[in-house]
Amino acid sequence: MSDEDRLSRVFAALADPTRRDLVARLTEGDATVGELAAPYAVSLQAVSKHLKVLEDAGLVTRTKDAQRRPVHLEAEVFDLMTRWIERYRQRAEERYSRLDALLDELQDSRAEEDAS
Amino acid sequence: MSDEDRLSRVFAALADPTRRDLVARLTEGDATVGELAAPYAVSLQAVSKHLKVLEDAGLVTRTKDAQRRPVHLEAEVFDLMTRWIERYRQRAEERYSRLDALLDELQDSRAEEDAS
DNA sequence: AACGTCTTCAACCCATCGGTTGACAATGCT
DNA sequence: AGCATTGTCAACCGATGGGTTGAAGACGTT
Repeated sequence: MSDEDRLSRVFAALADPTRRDLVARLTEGDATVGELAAPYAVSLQAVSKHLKVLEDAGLVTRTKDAQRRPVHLEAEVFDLMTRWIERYRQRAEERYSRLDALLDELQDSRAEEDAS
Repeated sequence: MSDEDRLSRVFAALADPTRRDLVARLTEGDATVGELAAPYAVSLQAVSKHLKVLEDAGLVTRTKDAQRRPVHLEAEVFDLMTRWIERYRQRAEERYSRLDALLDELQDSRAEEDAS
């Protein structure tokens, strides 16, 4: 799967508040589907689906422990997002500083004109 | 609008490859709808819709210049995402380091047993 | 006033999403 | 073997999302 593809899935996965909440809770430690589902009003199946989305995005892995399926957060995927965000944030900020520099120059040359 | 809400919109906005591409291009500088739409196979109206989604997410602002609507990237919203990501990445990493420490301890105590 | 340019609005289509319920698969416990 | 526990699969439903086309709005130009 391409990075583009992965990025789409990761962003889409985190667009849902319930899934963001699941990720948040998983930073506290691994948990089973039942444990994760308990706090929510929705059915267990719905949570199971959410977990599948997170898994397909690579944010989470599910192992086997008898009937249980402990869910584990894969923090590395965050890096992909961070890299994307930082790349464009940087570009944008560079552009602004160039703009600032330009405005400064403009102001300087005007000050010179005023002085002359 | 709550941060939760804003986060959902931002993540959802960036889940689409076309919209990510638009953001990327806007780091090069402001552009009109027509300019932004030109490279894509889709209709201008479709791009206009994408821009509305980006605007509602706060990633972009649109000003007025006669018939044109120059689009401008608002880099600050990236911070909201970065904060969210970093918060949970940190938590996850802290947990891993605690786990590592625990495993180290375990290994040490075993080594002691082996030695005795 | 009439026309061309740039953009949005509105209605529609189809695919996807988040949710439901019901059935079933897999495993532990007696 | 039989039952309870844990979780997934499948089919369905209403809402949303990305796309289309056609019309209209908002300007500058002549």
